[in-house]
Formats: sequence, structure tokens, C-alpha cells
Amino acid sequence: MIKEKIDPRVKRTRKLLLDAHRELVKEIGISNLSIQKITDRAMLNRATFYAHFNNLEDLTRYVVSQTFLESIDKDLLNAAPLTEKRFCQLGIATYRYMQIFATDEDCSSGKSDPAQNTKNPKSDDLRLRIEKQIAQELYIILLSWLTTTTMKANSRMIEPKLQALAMSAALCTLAVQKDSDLPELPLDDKMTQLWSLFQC
Amino acid sequence: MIKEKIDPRVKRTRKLLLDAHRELVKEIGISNLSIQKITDRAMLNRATFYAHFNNLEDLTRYVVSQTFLESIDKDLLNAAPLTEKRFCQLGIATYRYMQIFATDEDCSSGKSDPAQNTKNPKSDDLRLRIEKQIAQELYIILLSWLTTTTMKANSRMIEPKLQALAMSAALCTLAVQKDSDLPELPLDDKMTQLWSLFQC
DNA sequence: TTAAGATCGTTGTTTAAGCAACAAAAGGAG
DNA sequence: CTCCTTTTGTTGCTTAAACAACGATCTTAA
Repeated sequence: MIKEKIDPRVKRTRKLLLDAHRELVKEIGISNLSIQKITDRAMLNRATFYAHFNNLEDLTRYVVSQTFLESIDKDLLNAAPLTEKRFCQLGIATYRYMQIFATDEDCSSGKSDPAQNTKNPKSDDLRLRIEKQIAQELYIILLSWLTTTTMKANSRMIEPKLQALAMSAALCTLAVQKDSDLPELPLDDKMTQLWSLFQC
Repeated sequence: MIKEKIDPRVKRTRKLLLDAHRELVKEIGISNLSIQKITDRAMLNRATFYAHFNNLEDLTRYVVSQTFLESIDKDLLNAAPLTEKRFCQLGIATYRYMQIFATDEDCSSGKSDPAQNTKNPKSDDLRLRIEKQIAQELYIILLSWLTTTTMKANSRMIEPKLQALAMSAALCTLAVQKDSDLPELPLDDKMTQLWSLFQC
């Protein structure tokens, strides 16, 4: 660990931006954000934003990196081996978190054209990149759970990285899937089914 | 109205100090505040505090001036004539607000010595000065209510300033009085009785 | 009492945030 | 398409906040 004393003004400014981002995502949705709106809410000058982040996505990634793990129960994060229960808990936590970025009330102009599923390419792209980020965070957690396991009887010696990758992708995808596109099923049951998928 | 553009940093710093003050009063009580604790919470340097306020009381007065009127329903504040209902509403609002500064769990060492009612002279003094401030704010409200009244049949022409002064003092005193020192009575009833006092 | 520890209030210097103005790109409405 | 507005990045110069260090005051416990 390096020391790196950070100027308290910098720390405070980041926090103000982070809080403003979270508030505005809740209030107007991720697709209606703008740097101006965020700095206004944070009581900061727009130029100051650029002293800390390159663009909106930068800040969003920062927010996610700071809040996703925080949103997960500490005990769950630390507890070591990968069990069905923990797998489900992790999936549910992920689902809950991603609700923050659920598509807002823009675009839906009434007509349900199955071919036209690109509503707002810009903010949808942003959402996709966030998903990737979340998946990577999940990957790290799952991999640590898998490797700290004492490797006892891993029936057909599956590469942990591979397994973690598949699981994180599955968990993340399920978390962001529109409810309407899936069978009506309690969240827990969906997770349980997903788990059994990996117990081949 | 003068223009007076305020540097946004100043505005933000004041808000941070105000918020920190309110949070800490709620968490540790007004008698356990310190400038250090407040600036820590506000993510500001202690020296910055002194660029805005002379001392803790200064900040406290500022906080009260900014929050007391805000805590009162807008419609109530604007509505003109002084009626029993409005009088009671104002008293109840004042009572609610003063709860914030209610004595915290310090000092009470078990023994109930009626002669020794000075617990923490320093913070008690602060409380007293806040009461005076609240009383003055109440005075302004009441006086405006009294004078905008079209003076119809004020039976024995009482000087409005005098009346407002008496009422504000009464309302404020009742608001800060320990519940245990008063007969068990619903708050509304206490206010109603107070009102009838002034209808001689 | 003395001594250790906070908290206070102040000051000169350093640094991050504000500002204003700019060009450029994006987005809408006619 | 053009016109118009919004938002985005960028840049020197100004200003408020951070720092560190100091002595003074106040607590509290040995």
C-alpha cells in the first residue's frame, strides 16, 4: 500500500459528484443525465468536473466501482466457499443494484415494435458498459470464492476462472433482463435454477 | 434588493457546515458539538470555518435562522389574520422544532437535586440564546399577522407589538418547557389554553 | 497541584475550484 | 438543408479553501 495523501478538497469534490450522480439517476434516470446537471446539483463548476473525470461515462464507472460492492452485505462478501445460498444471495444483490439503472420513462412511445429495440443508443451503450463492469466485479468475487475453497472433490476439475466467468455473466445477464422477457418466477427460484445449471 | 453575487464555493461551504451541524446535533446532541467535529463531518478544514463564522454559536444561530422558518408550513406563514387555529399551529410547529435541541443524555447522573438545575452551563447558555432567537422570529410572524389584520374591533385597542411580544414569549417558553414540568395534556390543548389566556 | 490532551482562534503560504470565453460537436424544429 | 439551442471539452487568470504551525484556553485525571 502506498501512502498518497489526497487533498481533502479532491476527496470532497469526488463525493459531491458521486452523490449528485446517484441522486439524479434516481430522479431523472440515467439516460437524462448531463454533466451540467450533475455539477449544478453538486454545487461545483463544470470545469471542475473535467479536472476529475474525462466524461460522463468516467464518472458513472467511478460511481459503480464505489457503490456496487458497498451495496453487498459485508458478511456475504467475505464468507469464503461458493455455496448455492451464497450464489443466490449474490445474484439477488446484483439484481437489486441494477434496478438503479433500469430504463426510465423515456422513449416508450406506445408502439411495441419487436424489431425496433434500440431506443436511445447513447445511454443504452452506457448501460451495456456498466453491465460489463458489474460482471467483472462479480467475476472477482466468484473467483475468490472458488479459489479459497480447498479444492475438495471438484468432481471434474473445472478451471475456476472459466467457471467464475460463466457464472458472473449469467448472474449479470439475469439481473438486467427485463422481467417481462422471463417466466413469472420468484427471484430466488430463478437464482436456484441458475445455480443448478452450473452443477452439471 | 442588492445584487451581491456570492461565490459558489462560499455558498457550498455554508451548506456543508449547516448540514454537518444538523446531522451532529441529531446524532450527539447540541451539548457535545465542537468545531472540529463539524468541520470533519463537513469535509472542510477547521480554518475554513473561521472564514465564515466567529464561533460555534454564530453557526448555530445561522442554522436556526435558515431552518426554523423553513420548518413551518408555507401556507401557515403567509395566511394573514391571527386566529386561534393559526396560533395553535404555530405553537405546535415551534414545539416540534425545538425538540431538535432537547437536552441530550449528558449530565443526568441519577440524583434529582432541585437546587442544582445547572447541568452544563456552556451549552445551556447556548440553548437559552437560541430560544431568544426563536422568540424573535415568532414575534415577527405574529406581529405581521396582527398588523395585516384590518384592525376590526380590537376590543380594547392593545398595542400589537406588545401583544406579539407576549405571545411569542409564551409560545417559545411553552415549546422548550420540559414535559415533566407540565400537566399531562395534549399539545393542542395546551396551545388552546394559551390562546384563551390572550383573549381577556 | 501538575501534566497530558483537546479545542480554540489566528496567520502566511500553497493549491484546488471558480470563472469567462472559446470552438466544436450533437440534437431538434422549421 | 439551415437555423438554433444545448452540451461538450479546453484554457489562463482569480479566489476561496487547505495546510501547518503557533500560543491560549479549557478538561481531566494522575
